[in-house]
Amino acid sequence: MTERGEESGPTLPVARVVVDTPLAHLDRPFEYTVPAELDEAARPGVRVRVRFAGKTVDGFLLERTAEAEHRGRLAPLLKVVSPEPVLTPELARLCREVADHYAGTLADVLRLAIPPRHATAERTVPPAADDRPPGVDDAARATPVDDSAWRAYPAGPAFLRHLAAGAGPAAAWLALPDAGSDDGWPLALAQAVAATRRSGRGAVVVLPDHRDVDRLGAALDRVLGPEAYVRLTADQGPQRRYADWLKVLRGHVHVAIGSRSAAFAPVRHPGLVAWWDDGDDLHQEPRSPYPHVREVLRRRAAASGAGLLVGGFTRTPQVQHWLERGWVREVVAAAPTVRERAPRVVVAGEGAAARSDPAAAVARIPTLAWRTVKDGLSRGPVLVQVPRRGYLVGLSCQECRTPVRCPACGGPLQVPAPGAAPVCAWCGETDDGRPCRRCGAAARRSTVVGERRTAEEIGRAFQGVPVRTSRAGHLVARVGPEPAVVVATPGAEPLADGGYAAALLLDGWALLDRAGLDAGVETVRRWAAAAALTRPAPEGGTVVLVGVPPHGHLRPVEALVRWAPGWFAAGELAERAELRLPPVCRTARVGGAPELVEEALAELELPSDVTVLGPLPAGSGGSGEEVQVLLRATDDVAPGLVRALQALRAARSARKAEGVLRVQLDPPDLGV
DNA sequence: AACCCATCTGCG
DNA sequence: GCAGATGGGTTC
Repeated sequence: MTERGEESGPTLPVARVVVDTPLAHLDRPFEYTVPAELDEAARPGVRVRVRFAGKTVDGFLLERTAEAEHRGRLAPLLKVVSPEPVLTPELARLCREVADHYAGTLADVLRLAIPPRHATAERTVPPAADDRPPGVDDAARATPVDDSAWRAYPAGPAFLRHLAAGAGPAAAWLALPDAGSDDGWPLALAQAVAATRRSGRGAVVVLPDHRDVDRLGAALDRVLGPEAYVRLTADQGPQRRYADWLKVLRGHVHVAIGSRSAAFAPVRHPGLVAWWDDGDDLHQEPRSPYPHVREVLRRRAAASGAGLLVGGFTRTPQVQHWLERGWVREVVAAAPTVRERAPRVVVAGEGAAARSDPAAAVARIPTLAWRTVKDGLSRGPVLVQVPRRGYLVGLSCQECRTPVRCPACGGPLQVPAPGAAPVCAWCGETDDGRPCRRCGAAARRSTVVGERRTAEEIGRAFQGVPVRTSRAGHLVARVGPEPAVVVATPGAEPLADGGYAAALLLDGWALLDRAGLDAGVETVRRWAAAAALTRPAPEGGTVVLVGVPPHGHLRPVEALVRWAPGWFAAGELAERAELRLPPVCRTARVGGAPELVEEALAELELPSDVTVLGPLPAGSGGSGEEVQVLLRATDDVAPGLVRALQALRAARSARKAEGVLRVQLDPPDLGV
């Protein structure tokens, strides 16, 4: 019993609640009365149970108000599930923005942002700490920020100083190859976090997979200690996961690292939001409304004044776009430093012999590669990167490997079935056979190249040397410094103590000829990831690129040979701007059964400048019958496109439309 | 599932 | 002319 007559502020009798419903047209707060016995517990942010449309459902209490806007009877809150205010105002705002960016609903985004409740976890974590507003104290000011991992970048130390001083600098960072060393990029990120902590603010760092989370964790253990951060990854159990999340919410821990859902971690007063390897598709959430870490964190930085740091060995066109708009500053090493740290990259088959006999460069592993492996094995482990097979067959120039683009819409051309004529993956236009836009050659090629056998051959050729293989699902995390042949698929490369003495990147065109807009970007990203595990050139580190066109100036190849990821990103962006492709414009994919897509297209009230491509049979994933349409909008009309899609979803849900219509904004791999 | 409102209907 | 039925939309 609470004491009557105790003075209390004016009580706010109305609760505004986000109801957990999948119905898009009900994506707005609903008002409930607060029964006297719940008055104390019914604080903004708590989970509640309410009666909604005849059912008892979960919801989050957004705020308390004095008066209802709803003209009509209000139902009472049934229950406050837990007094924990999990939906902070910042989180509510962030999730609303993310939902609106992707034409999704708030409830959908909240499901991604807030982990399921675990009652035991709530009891084990100490009660909320007092809120301490950030500020630089004198002790922090007196000791210099440790920026040892940033001195190789002219703009690096200043970036850390700004973080430590409480400012919000934004940087696109091209990390130097580090041979997999613990003093490489993980240490740099950890030092950026530590600098941010100097300002009394917190940090969020998102990494694509849990191997990378482990590496940053190890660096943070050294720099800040294991108590100073939590890791939020999907592989923890529900209790551990919720407990760690609560430690952040309750203000006991100010640094959260983890995979994509950690982007929403409720760190108080964030001073830095950072993520590693923007191009990794794991940063894209596979559940509706398919938000990307990049967009979540960018909004977080903008709303909180936090610094922003996106790092990687390569740079995506999206980040390049930010750079060219002046949203982020470049943090890169000077050319001499790059030459010192990067491995030597050579293209096998570029010699005169290969030129006179192109098949020699293709059919077998060239002599240069054999020599490199042999020499490498005398000094340490050698990495052999082998692309997986099974990519869609793409179409590119026979001479220079430039992907052929659709004359009508700029989409990628592909061969849909063995022996079929090439068509555009977006608009269905057939190939008009025009000469290559780069080198003018008329001939095209389309290939799927066999792979694995080559790797086995190498193993057999060096009798007595151990061969290890690593691939997704069968991962080897680390190998020792002793000679070994390490065969790995892209993304599954083990770290080698001291770095690989050499790396062989096989069957380049299996990556390059992949259909889809991102084939070139993805190729450079995967090559660079393997090359970055290799020792620097001055220590003999050599990377051999095998199975790329024997001549010509293919941009991805040049990017790797020159170790010029910034140059590559700029070129890629310029080309996309010319062809009106993302990220210079926004795209949306609407997919589903043919009649559904047809109906949606008729119903959509699109701004006048939106280009409609399709409908076409949907390439992958869907069950045979599905089609998709691509909508393309320039930046100025993109908000109209998103609103139209949101309205479409609302209308469909209001009339209880049958069937599943998949709406996805900024789909990651157009054309597949 | 329950409610609200608009419109229809059957009988005076 | 109007009580009660019917139906479609909303959901606090």
